Amino acid sequence: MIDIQVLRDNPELIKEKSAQKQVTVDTESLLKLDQGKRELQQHVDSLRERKNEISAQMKTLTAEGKPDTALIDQGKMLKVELAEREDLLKKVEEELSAALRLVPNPALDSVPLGTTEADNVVLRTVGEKPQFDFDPKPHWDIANERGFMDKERAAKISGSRFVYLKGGLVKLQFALMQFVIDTLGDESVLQRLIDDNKLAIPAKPFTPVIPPAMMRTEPYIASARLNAEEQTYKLDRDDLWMNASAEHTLCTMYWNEILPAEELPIRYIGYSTSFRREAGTYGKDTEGIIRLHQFDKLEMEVFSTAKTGEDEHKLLIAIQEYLMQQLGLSYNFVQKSTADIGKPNASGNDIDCWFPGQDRYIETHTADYVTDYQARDLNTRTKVDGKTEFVHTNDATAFALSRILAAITENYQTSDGLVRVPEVLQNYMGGVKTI
RNA sequence: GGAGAGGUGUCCGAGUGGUUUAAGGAAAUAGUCUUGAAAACUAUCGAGCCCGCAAGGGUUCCGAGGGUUCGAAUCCCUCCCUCUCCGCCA
Repeated sequence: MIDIQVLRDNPELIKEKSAQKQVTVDTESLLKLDQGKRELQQHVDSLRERKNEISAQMKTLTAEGKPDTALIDQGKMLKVELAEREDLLKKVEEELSAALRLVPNPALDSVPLGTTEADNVVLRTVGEKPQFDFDPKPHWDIANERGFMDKERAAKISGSRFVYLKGGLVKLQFALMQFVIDTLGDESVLQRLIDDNKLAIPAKPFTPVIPPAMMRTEPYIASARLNAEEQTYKLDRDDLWMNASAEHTLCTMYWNEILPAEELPIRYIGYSTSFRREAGTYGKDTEGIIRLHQFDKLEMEVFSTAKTGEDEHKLLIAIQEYLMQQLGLSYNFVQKSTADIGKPNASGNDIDCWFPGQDRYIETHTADYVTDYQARDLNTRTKVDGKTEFVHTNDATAFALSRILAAITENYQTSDGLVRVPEVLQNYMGGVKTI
């Protein structure tokens, strides 16, 4: 949620910044709603003040043994009026916060303007595309031949976009997970990345977390990540949603809490199975394991002060690129435009990995800098020099495991239909060099 | 799922209808004392919202939401969570 104070001080800015994201914000009616709410609140406060006065008088009179029936009648009338005004205030408050939630987080000035995904900017291309002396296959051909995936039976049991993942790819996934957890727990690696990027933040390691995979409606809405119509599964009997990313149950972790400043930054590497309905994507990426209803993901989440939020964002990006380079995968590093960063994010980057078997780049990573937009609604705060302020949140993919498995399969395939294991993962695979 | 006990501020904890303006203690911060520290003493010490240039004032919050009452942390209802026992279960 945006800061209402910014809207009051500079409605034109909000209007303009929202337009950059193709969102039309009626600031006039928002401000009118806000004004009405404040007047109503003053009225309610003064009625409550009167209520407290009557109550205090009544107490004295009762103690003296001479209750005043006129005063009681006054209290009764006041009660009716107060109830009416309080109901109205509640309605107006709900209306205002619902309207405020529709206002997107203003993009940082460094974010390029755009109207479609096509306006994203490739900032750099890193790594060499592998060369083959044969026609590289898409990962599903290799995986099917090697018995690494079974989508037919998964469709029979669970429907489309599910998979039984088997054998070598499963072992590779566990190796990837170990590799990531070890890397993000290694302060010397973090320190090097911090120095290389000239960041003013500590090399505090990431704590691995397995968060809940379901969450209640209230925190999910506050997280600004609930995509109820298209993406998120709901368990109606229990008021629970299946999380669509570990990030969703991680960013909500300190809902309604004040974090001691000395505990910041808090860095987590979360592992969770992620569930997505993928409504509206019928016919897209139907083959292989690029787009599934269920996939496992390692996601980084950082809580920091406002001061270091942007540096944390840069660190997460540096980690993403380091991980990709360690795997020897070629990628485009993309600065997303205002059209594509998403409503809650102030800035965002993607990594699009090269998939030689499909002769195209596919998005495998995202890094989002959310500033205080999530924290305001989640009410996650910290104290800086005695002042309470909202924390800044950052989230970024470490590895979306199924997509990286697919990428490794395509990039590391051999002419005899095997898949070589990237060097950094071999130790986690008991020294095995191919699967 | 059944039976019972609970949920109060950073923490512990008192409070069963009206000076609760949430006691008391601990922790924390500052000061006094001290060569320094500890101890002791003194002071400060929750979070919102609204009005105000400010000083300050008003108001809300005792798990959440309703209700009763002139007045609710306190009484009633629903829900959530925690603990104990039973049942089921990886």
